Amino acid sequence: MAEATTRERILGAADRLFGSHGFRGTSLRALTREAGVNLAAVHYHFGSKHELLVATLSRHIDAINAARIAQLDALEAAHPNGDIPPLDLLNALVRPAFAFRHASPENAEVVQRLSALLHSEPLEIVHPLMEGLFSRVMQRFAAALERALPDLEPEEVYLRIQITIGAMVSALAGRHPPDLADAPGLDEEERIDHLVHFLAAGFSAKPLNGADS
Amino acid sequence: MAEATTRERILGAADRLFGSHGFRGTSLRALTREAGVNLAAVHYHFGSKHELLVATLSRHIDAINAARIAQLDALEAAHPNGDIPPLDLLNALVRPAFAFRHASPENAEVVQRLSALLHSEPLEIVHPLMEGLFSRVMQRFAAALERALPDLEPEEVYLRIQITIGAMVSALAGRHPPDLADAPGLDEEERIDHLVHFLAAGFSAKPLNGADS
DNA sequence: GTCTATACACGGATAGAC
DNA sequence: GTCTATCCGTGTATAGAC
Repeated sequence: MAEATTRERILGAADRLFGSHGFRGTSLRALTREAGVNLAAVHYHFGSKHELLVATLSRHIDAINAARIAQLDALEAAHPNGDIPPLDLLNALVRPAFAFRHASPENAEVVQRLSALLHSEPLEIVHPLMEGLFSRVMQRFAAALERALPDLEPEEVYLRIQITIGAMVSALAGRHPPDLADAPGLDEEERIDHLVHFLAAGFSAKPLNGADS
Repeated sequence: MAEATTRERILGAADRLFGSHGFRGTSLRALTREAGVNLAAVHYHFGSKHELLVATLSRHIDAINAARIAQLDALEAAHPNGDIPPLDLLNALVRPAFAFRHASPENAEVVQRLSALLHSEPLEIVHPLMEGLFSRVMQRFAAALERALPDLEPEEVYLRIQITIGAMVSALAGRHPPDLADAPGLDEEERIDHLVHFLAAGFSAKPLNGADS
């Protein structure tokens, strides 16, 4: 386990420490000590602490997105005429993120901190970054959802996808509002079922048209 | 405008600089220079940079929550028997946040950075903080929604509120996913209408019951 | 009670030797 | 590619003036 390229050792330590102590709570000195490499190696291989985090997140997010695309491909193959049930599309979009989190518990927190870091940076920096990570996946799903819901204007489909993403990240991040009562009640699996159920109902709502042509 | 107590000058500068440059991007030295006060004044009045942000956010969030409570009071007064339409409850919950943002454009970004900062801190710190800021409001709305949707288990109501909050913050923060196409299309007002419409449909979905007693 | 000046320890970053 | 030494900005703490 001690044998690995310097770059990989850094990425491994980043997974562990960013996940457990957060981004701000992890100093490069502690990280490089954990990795058994020199302090300056981070800057040589990644350029900055920030870009190291981006690289860390990209690894995981790319894996999640690959699973999404795979499921979408399977759905489109199973429905050659294009009428994929919206519920199936939502499952393909939402569940890979939770599956990943469940598969690799220590890396789960890394993903959780994504939105935090991104939102704490200026929008001019964040936006192109998200673009690079997500745009291809989202455009695939947008196209599929437009076909599945032909009554909706494209703008409305886009907006509903944004709402879906927001609800999903907040569910991924854990409880957003304070614990309403103790209410454990639902385990993770049930929570996902309910989430997708809720989103499917919202997505299937009839169009809300003002004065449109 | 230059006349104000030191504490107020600091809070004003915090609104401007946290809003425009973010939390991490604002040093206490820049902030105190903008405010025209001494560096140590922040520590004296607030204890730390972190607590200064908490104070800044609390000011705004408390105002938003007061508006929510006022609207909920009005709804409950208008429906003494307790059957408030869920759509009305969602409007009372969601719209004050956007109204505030629209009223005070430069402070809008301050609120946007809330979740960012909170999520970048350890959960043990974040959780009690959110508890103090939101729990009273959320419990009021949870109770009202439980009465309005008696078919749902309380746990399911709680979960749907969490989903709602997540969708709302992401909508408040701007586009979460990359700009799907250029798609301006919808202005802010329409986006809010669509958001509430979507959430109302999700909230009114029939219960999703597994094997329950 | 308030505010100022100053000191400290730590962070990320960089230059340059090897 | 790797490492050492160093720089400068940062949040924080404190001693003491008003």
